[in-house]
Amino acid sequence: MPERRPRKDAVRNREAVLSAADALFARGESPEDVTMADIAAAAGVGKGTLFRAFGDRAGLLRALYEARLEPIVEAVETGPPPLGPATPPHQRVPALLDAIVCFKLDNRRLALALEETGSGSPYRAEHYERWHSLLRAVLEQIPGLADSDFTAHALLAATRADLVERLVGQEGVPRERLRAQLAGFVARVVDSRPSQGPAASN
Amino acid sequence: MPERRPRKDAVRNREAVLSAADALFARGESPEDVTMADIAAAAGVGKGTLFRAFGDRAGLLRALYEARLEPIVEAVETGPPPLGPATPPHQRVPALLDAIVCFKLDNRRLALALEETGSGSPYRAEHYERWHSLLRAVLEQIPGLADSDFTAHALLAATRADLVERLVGQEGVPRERLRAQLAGFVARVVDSRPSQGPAASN
DNA sequence: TAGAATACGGACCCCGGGTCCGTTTCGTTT
DNA sequence: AAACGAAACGGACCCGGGGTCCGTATTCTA
Repeated sequence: MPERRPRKDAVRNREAVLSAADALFARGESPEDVTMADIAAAAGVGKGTLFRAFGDRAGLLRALYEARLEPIVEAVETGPPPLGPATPPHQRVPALLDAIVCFKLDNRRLALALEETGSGSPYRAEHYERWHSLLRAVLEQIPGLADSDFTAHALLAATRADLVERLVGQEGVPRERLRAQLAGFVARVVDSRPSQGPAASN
Repeated sequence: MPERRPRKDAVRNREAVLSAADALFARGESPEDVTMADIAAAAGVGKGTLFRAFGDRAGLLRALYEARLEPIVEAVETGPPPLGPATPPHQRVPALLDAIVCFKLDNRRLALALEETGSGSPYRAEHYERWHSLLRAVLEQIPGLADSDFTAHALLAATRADLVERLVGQEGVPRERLRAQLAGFVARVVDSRPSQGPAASN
């Protein structure tokens, strides 16, 4: 019985921190000047508590992110089409990317904060692996599509938080337009036939 | 004449700092633990000097980056095909992206450091604007390609430093293979014909 | 209800970016 | 060549934020 369930105040505080952080990130401003101390204060909790519960800044961000992501993950893994596993590949790929970009639109600050924090890139985050391997697997089932591994990376790169932030936050591209553009891009990648054009030979 | 040319020791030191930083970043290790103090020490210079010359960390990185980038910029702006302005669009696009990815391959650490430092994303860096607007302009000349603005962003996203770093540094993808994969991806985007698939209507 | 186990919290440490200013070097002027 | 003002030097210093430590408070167990 090495499993000892946590104390009640521990879970209460954990909850408090999570929602406080959530609120702070949502409240405009760039994520890098939401400090750990701020979060602790907003949650009515000491810094020690905060770090014990989440390890470090990245850990907290990750926890927040995963929590928000959960419904989508579920929809993808066990839900109905067009996100669920029963969807035919050439339809599921755009659906997946649309879901991802919508998620980033709804959680801009948070996603941004996560991609900025610790190790900078999202490529260390565990959830990236999941998206990538899933997308890769689905792409693989589309005939005539080589390099599904790289293609998955490249498509995911088009949904990166800072790009979304730039387009929506700074250039003022409306949400639906961004979705449409991404959809168009994905379609060009996925639906393209070899074409007779001068194919790259090396 | 408000233009007063700088003193001799100033330029000498600037040079020293630049090459010291260059060396330090080249010397393996992740860029975030090359500190400003390290660079100053390696250049045999005080921190004050370093900050006076470049403003801040981002400024130094940018200066290094621009210096390295210069030959490529020139090749693009005034050089012969396939990079120069005389190249037909559907050939120039892959050439541009190949040049960019090669550059990032040759300057992995530096590019990484730049994209990580200050404001995180490359989207604040001035050179990104240049690449993007150029690529956008070239894409615009390709018939049947809508959303050239977004497409330019998405293609550039596929060459981002941290992605390159991951593929080459961690997954061990060889240089030529990465180039080929990128070329393939670009070709799918650029050479694709509308296809009969369900086009996005909004 | 006593005692051990666990969590709390904020003072504290560390480290890195950035600043300040007394000192030094440069270049110009007579 | 000497001297003087301007510009640059450099390292001690400041500041802010992430992360730690440990005496104290709370919760669980017997």
